Amino acid sequence: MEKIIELISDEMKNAFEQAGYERELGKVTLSNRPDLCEYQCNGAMAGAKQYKKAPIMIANDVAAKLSDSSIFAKAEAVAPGFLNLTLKNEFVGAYVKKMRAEEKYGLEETTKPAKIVIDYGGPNVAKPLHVGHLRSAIIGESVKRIARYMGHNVIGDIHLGDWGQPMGLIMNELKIRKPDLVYFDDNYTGEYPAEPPFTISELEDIYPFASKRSKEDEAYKADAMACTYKLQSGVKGYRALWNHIIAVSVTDLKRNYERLNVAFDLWNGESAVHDLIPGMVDDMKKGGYAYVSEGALVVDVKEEADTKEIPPCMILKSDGAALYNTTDLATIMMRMETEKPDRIIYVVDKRQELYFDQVFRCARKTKLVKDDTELKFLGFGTMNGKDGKPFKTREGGVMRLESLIAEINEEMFRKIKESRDTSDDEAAATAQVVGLAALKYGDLSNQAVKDYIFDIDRFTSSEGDTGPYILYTIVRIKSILAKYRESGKDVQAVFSDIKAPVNDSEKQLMMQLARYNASIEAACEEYAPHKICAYIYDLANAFNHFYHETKILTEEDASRKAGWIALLALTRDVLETSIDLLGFSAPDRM
RNA sequence: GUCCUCGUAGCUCAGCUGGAUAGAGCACACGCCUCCUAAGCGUGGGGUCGGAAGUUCAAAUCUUCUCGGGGACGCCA
Repeated sequence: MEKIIELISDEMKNAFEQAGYERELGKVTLSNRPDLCEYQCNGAMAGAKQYKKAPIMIANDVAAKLSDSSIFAKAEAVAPGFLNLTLKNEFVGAYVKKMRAEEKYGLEETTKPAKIVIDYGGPNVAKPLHVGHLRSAIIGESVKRIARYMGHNVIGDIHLGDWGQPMGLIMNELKIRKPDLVYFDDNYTGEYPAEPPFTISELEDIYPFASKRSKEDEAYKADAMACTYKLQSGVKGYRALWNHIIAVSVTDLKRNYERLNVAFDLWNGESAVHDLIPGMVDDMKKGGYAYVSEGALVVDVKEEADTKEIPPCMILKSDGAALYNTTDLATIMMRMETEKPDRIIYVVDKRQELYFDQVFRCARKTKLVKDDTELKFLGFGTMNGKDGKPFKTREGGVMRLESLIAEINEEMFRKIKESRDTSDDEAAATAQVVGLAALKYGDLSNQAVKDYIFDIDRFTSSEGDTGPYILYTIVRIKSILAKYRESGKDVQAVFSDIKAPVNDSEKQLMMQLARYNASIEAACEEYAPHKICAYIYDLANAFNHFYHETKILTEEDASRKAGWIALLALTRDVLETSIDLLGFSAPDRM
């Protein structure tokens, strides 16, 4: 359905037109002086010059046309030329009642559905997830859900790091630790075992060990590189072993991402495009795009309009080896063939902006993508500790994601036990749900591009702009609805009983609900989950204010009570749908 | 050196397609549970929006310069 701001603007534009002024001057915005009015229009001042008239005269002319408006209870012209607007209660009530009847509470899906691939997550196999992987997962997941909700066809691709030097390091070290494995026997011709010859914890132990040693030991490093080569050139045993590494690692990654309520549609890795690289490189040479510079194969990506130096995009290193640019470009090529996306969004650290700019330009220049394929870089800032520096453990190391989550859950558990008498089991289960909300809301409520400070005390607090506060509000509503049901009434029966508001806090709540479709749409267009956070925070505030002023269950007027129950149910639905778009959920009790 | 980005209350952040007294939260000081979860609600103090100039009837918002933090700048990603 049409956004409430548009209905209001249309009414105002009509008035401008009727009064003999340009229609577009009637644009209405949310009031920045809530003490004076609910919405405002500044068009009279913008039009003063054009019509050579004092703004207040224009405003008066327009206000006169609105005296019998079905939308405005009050439309007054105020010096120097503001039009201050107050909505009719009936109008607000009717709008919200209509929202209730719609599947997506008044949100209209996009009229131009696009096929979108979102590249996020980006973990490496055989390495545990750490806090550096957190933002990509959280933001990417939310952006994916929002776009999908808006009606786009969205594919989430994890883009696994599963192919380069790390694989050789692991295999080489494995060869040293378990030399008798059949995978290393070049003369072995039988079937390889189905069971992997290692566990995930062994794997996670091997990589850092091998990585460290390779930096100190040249011969060791050479052996590892030989292993990488054997893998990449398709030696059977190495391929089989590699499959085990991937399988064990992916199982573990899936478990960890699941805990974060993050899910990918595609688990492709760099390995998936390995075979495409030679052909792609050939095409770039044949097309006259790629040439040798300083020993390396590069494609120029400078453009006329550039104000800065853009170095060429490197396709092959001077030793002939592929690098990340190569796999990223080949991945674009593969996606264009298989998914045929209209848009590819990369949710990665903002420091990679220049790098991706080069890759995008190169992809465009070499015709890997169509002219109208949109390549979007969605960069995010660093998660910092309280000292403003990149987040570290107390010992100064990189914190594992599991540890971070455990720490939050512990804190949540403590808070639950403090405030309520519940069993340890229930408290632990609730702590997980609320903890995830604390973590994700803490991240998403900031603009993605900015660095932010991770503060466990602040994020887990139920005071202020936090996940737990939002969840607490939902739980309160659920509790009232549950009690209503217990009294033998049916919430569903009063589903659409919403009426015009009878007091100010109810009206405020309704007007906030009415902004739902505009908020979600803006969040989608701008890839800005933080706008949803801001919206639901305002909504939760509006509800809690209403809650304190209104005794709902003890209301004697049955019709009025039914209207409130319907309003509460709508508020709950809007809040729960919104947090689902952010990637977390609410418990029934907390 | 070049380019990008950020600088708003003691702290953490909104607002930035220009509009009336710059908003939240935390912290601080008060007040509110015979009543639907007080993990809540309300009241109060606190800011020359880093600085300067310009455009405009109107600038936190646009332009230029400047200071400060962070970042990027061909064989890492």
